[in-house]
Amino acid sequence: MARAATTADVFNAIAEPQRRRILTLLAGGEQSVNDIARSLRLKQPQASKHLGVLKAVGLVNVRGVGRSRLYTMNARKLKPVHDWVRAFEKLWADRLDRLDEYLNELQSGEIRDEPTN
Amino acid sequence: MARAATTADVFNAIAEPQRRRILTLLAGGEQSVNDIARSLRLKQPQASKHLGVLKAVGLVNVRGVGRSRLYTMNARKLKPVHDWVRAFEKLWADRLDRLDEYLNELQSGEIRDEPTN
DNA sequence: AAGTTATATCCCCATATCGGAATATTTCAA
DNA sequence: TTGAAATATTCCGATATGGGGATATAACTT
Repeated sequence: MARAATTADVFNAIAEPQRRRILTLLAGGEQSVNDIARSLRLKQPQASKHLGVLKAVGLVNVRGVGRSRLYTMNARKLKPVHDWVRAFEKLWADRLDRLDEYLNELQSGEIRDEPTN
Repeated sequence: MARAATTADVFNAIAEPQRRRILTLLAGGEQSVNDIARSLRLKQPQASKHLGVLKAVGLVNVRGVGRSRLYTMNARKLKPVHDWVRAFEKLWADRLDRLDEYLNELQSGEIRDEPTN
């Protein structure tokens, strides 16, 4: 088997940085393909393709108006991701775990000045 | 350019279902490769490979004990994902948006009995 | 030293990617 | 009808994937 298609699920769809940028932009409201492409400095075909992937997994909805296609975000589809990640939140929330992680990183010698993220 | 490497960042690393299963398992505590492989019914090499990816993005830490290698989760690395997704939470949290989404789906004719997720 | 257990690594391969570039399609305008 | 504007689609190519299978490496045991 090869890597799962980007359209396989939301997790794969949002693995792409450009697509995350598109979603962030759309969170601000409906946008046409050209608007998106210009805002994010993407070429029109790439914008269309990324939107196609997002549409395939249901993260966006389209509405045709004249010759424009207006895309809207369907944020709800991110809920599974939110739920999955949130389950781990407690593991980094308290101080004991931060100390623990700090020690781990110290030990693996990967302490630089990078954000802990 | 091709698709970004799975080791490019956490978003790509967790796009793989098996790797998410591994993380979920590790959230319960330290586990050896064999334990993980057996628990998740993976073959040892695949388990090692997936752990390699998770290690590469810092989602897990390793500790060698005898001939075993014990993996621990480093949940903190999920924070960027959590933060990114959480920013959209308000978009699906209130009822108005649910109604809006419902209408959108109705209009695109994709209403079946699938979970809204 | 020889055998065994626990992991990691290597090779193979079918598959999908993402960007670029060109072109097709749809819709409005003159 | 002809042209232009807005999108979508197609073909290309380099690249990494993930599972299978075999094997290498490391560490403990007797």
